[in-house]
Amino acid sequence: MAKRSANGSGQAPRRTDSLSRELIIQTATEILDDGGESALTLRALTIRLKTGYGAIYHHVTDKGDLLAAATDDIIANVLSRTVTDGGPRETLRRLALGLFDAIDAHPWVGAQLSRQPWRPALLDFYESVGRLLDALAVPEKARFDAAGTLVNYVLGVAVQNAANARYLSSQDTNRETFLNGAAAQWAHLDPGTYPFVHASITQLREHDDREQFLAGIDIFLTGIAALRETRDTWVR
Amino acid sequence: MAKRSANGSGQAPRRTDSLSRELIIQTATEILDDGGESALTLRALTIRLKTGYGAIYHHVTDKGDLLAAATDDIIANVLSRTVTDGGPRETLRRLALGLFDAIDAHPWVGAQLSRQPWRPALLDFYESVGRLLDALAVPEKARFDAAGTLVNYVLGVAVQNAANARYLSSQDTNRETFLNGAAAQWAHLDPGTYPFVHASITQLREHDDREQFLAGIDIFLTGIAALRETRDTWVR
DNA sequence: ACCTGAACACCGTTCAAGT
DNA sequence: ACCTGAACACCGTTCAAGT
Repeated sequence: MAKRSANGSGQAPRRTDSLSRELIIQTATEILDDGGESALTLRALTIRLKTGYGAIYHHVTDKGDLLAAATDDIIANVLSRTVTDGGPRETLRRLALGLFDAIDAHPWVGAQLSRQPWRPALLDFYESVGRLLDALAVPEKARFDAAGTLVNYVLGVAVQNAANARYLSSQDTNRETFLNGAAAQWAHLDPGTYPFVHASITQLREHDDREQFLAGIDIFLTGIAALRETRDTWVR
Repeated sequence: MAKRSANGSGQAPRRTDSLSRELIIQTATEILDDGGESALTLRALTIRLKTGYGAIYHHVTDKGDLLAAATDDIIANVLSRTVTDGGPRETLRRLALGLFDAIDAHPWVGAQLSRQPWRPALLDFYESVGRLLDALAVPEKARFDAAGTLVNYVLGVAVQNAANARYLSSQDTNRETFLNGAAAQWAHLDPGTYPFVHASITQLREHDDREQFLAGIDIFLTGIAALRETRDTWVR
C-alpha cells in the first residue's frame, strides 16, 4: 500500500529493477484492489509494469496462475497473522473472521476461491480447522465432514461478499443505498407469499455482515459441539 | 430432455417455428449441460438455433441475462418439485438436497449462483427456509441470520461442486481418479505439519459428496435447535 | 416485428525478433 | 536469460440492411 515510489522522479529511468514473479503478482494485486477483477488485464499489467506481454509470460504461466498466486498470498497472510493463543473455539472464530476480513478487503479473492477452492493456502486453513475440531473433542470420524462443512460455509460467504462488492462497484453505489434498494424490492413482494422476506426487511437494512457471518460460525460450532465425543464413557 | 424433435426430417425446412426467449434459454441450457460453461458462446447458440446474432439479442438482453434465466428455471423447478408434506426438519433437508442434486446435475448453475446469488429464484428458497425455521421454533430475531447462514452454506457447496465438475471435465477424468490424485497429493505433504489432512486421506477417497452435504445440513440443524424458543415459558 | 451477418472493440496468448 | 510488440484466435455485442 505504501509503496508507490517507482513513479517518482528520483530513480534512473533506464535501469529499473528487473521484472520478477513477485513484482508481477504484487502489481496484479494492486490492480485488483483498485479496480476489481475486470481491471486486471494483461494489457493493464504491461502498462503498469512498463513492459511487454512476453516479459510477463516469462515469469508467469497464465492469467490463472497469476490470480491463483495473488490469492494464495492473501490467504497465507491471514493464516500466519491469526492469533492462536486462545481456546480452540476462540481460535476457530478468529481464523474464520480473519478470512472474512481479508475477503472483504480483497473481494476478488472470493471470486477466485470460487474458481479454485482447493489451493494449498486453503488446505492450510482446512488443516487448522481439523486440528481445532480435534481440540474441541469432535470424534475423528465426524471431523472430516465437520471441517468440510465449515470450509464450505466460509466459501459461501466469500462468494456472497465478492458478488456484493462486484455489484456495488458496477453500480457505483455504497452499501447503504444498495441495501435500501434491496429492501425496497423486498417490500414490493406480496406479503402473503413472502411473509418471511417481508419480516426480514428491517434486519436486512440494519444487519452487520461481519456479525451475521459470526452468527453462522456459532451455529455451526454449536452443531459441531453436539458431535462431541465423550472420552470418559465409552459408547459402543 | 425428451425434446429433440426439431432435428428430424419431417418438418418443412423453411418455416420452422420462430425464435422465442424460451427456446433460446432451453437451447442454452442444453449447450451448458453438454459442454459446460465454456461451451456456451453466442456463436454456438447461433449455429444450434440456425439463426444470427441479432435474432438472439432481440429476445435476450445479454449473455448474463441468458445465464441468469437458465439458472432461474433450474432452481424454480427444484423448489416446485420438493415434497413439503413432512415435518419442517425433513422438508428443509429435502429442499437442500433438491438444490444439491440440481447443481450436481447442472454444475454451471453453481458457478452462476456465485456470480448472482440473489436472483428471485433463490429468494424463494430463502423464503421457504425462513418459514421452516419458524416452524422449528427459531425465534424471530435469530431467523434472519440462520436463514442467511444456511443459504451461504448451500452456496459454498454449490461453488465446490461447480469447481469440481469444471476440473473433471477439463482434465477429462472421472471422480475416482480425481480423488485418487488428490489423495496422492495429500499423502505427499509432511505428516508433521499436516496431521489432520493426512488423517483424512481415507475419508477423502471414500466419502460421498451428497452425504457430506447432508451431514453439514444436520450440523446446521443441530446448531439451530439450540436457538429454539421456549414458547411455553416466557423469558424476558 | 423479426432476423441476417459483417464489423467492431477487446480479451488472453504466442512467437519471431531483438538485447 | 530476459524482454518487445505485432499478430492471432476468439470472445460478446452492435447495427445497417434486409424481409
